[in-house]
Amino acid sequence: MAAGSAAKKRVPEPLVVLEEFLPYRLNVLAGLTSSALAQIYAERFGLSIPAWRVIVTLGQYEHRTARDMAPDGVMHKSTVSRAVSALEKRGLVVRRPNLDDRREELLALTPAGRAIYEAVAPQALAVEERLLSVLSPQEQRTLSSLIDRLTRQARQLAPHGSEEDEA
Amino acid sequence: MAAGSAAKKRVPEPLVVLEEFLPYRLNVLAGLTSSALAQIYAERFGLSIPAWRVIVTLGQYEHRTARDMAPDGVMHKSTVSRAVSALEKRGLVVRRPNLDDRREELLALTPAGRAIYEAVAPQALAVEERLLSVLSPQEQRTLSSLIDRLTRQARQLAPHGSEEDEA
DNA sequence: TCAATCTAGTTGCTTCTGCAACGAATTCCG
DNA sequence: CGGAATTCGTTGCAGAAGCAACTAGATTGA
Repeated sequence: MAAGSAAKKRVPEPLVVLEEFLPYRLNVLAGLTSSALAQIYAERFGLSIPAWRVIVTLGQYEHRTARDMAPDGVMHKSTVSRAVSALEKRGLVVRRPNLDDRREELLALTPAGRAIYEAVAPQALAVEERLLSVLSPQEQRTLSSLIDRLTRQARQLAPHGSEEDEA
Repeated sequence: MAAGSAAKKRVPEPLVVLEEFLPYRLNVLAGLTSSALAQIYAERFGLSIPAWRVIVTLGQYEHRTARDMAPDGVMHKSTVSRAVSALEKRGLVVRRPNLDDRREELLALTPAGRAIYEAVAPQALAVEERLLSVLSPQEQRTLSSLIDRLTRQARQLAPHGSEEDEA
């Protein structure tokens, strides 16, 4: 056999072909895009992915509680908690206790935090755009719709926080 | 409920809307499907995701080296190494030194490993099928093609193993 | 031939993640 | 009112992941 290819013999009828298995392919794609972005967050701004998500959420919503960022099943609440602590320590985020409900805290960007947001956001969008540049606008809309529908379905299959679906 | 919505005021013109940001949405979707699957791997068979990938790869290719599983930029080689060690300890995988190149080792499933493979694979496929059941066959093909193209593009944007781009 | 370079795989270290237990505040309901 | 149950957020702990340094083997080329 050709050198090095000795191990490539394919089994007669594999049950699963990994390269065609949707969850695997989604993970690969998500991982690649994440690491392309993380490079920007991390190298140039010292932000982890959770920190970026907190920043961009606050850039979008003025203020929100930590809980608002978790329950999508996306980030664990402890992850949010630590990201917020780190951002507060760096002076990028402030917490203000909510006097109406003193369990929760309202979060907001400081001017320094907003400055970083305004520096990172365009670069993140640029990466997204380069990624999407291989698709036509029509295909982008299609993709968006497919992702939405799959996400809804996946949410039903995953067991996470959906303990109380209404029927 | 309306209670607790005090913090939802939207900023006039957010630069990035997280819920529309493709990398974010891909991560959410991939995370949800992963955790739906991980539940099967872990609870019923004690397999981590890397372990599952090793198993399914060996179910597909008879034998391969550890290196064959890493360089896609998917799993780090240390991750593969540890997954293989664990599987070997459990008697699911055997290593045999390659006499032609004694740096590498040929991996293969043991009968016990194959039994697990044959038990897990159909369940994994069933999850995939339930996930895809919200799409028509035509849409599934479209999705597949879009993922492929995005993945190729993402590979170019991400810096991972491409240390030797030709200029 | 032999030194420099490269590749396969392992392992120590550090960081991150998720879980589970917890404290504090609130809500529900008898 | 007052005790159970619930919710927000934090933190200790344990397992997992990535990086980098390393060993061992192979390859290249002078």
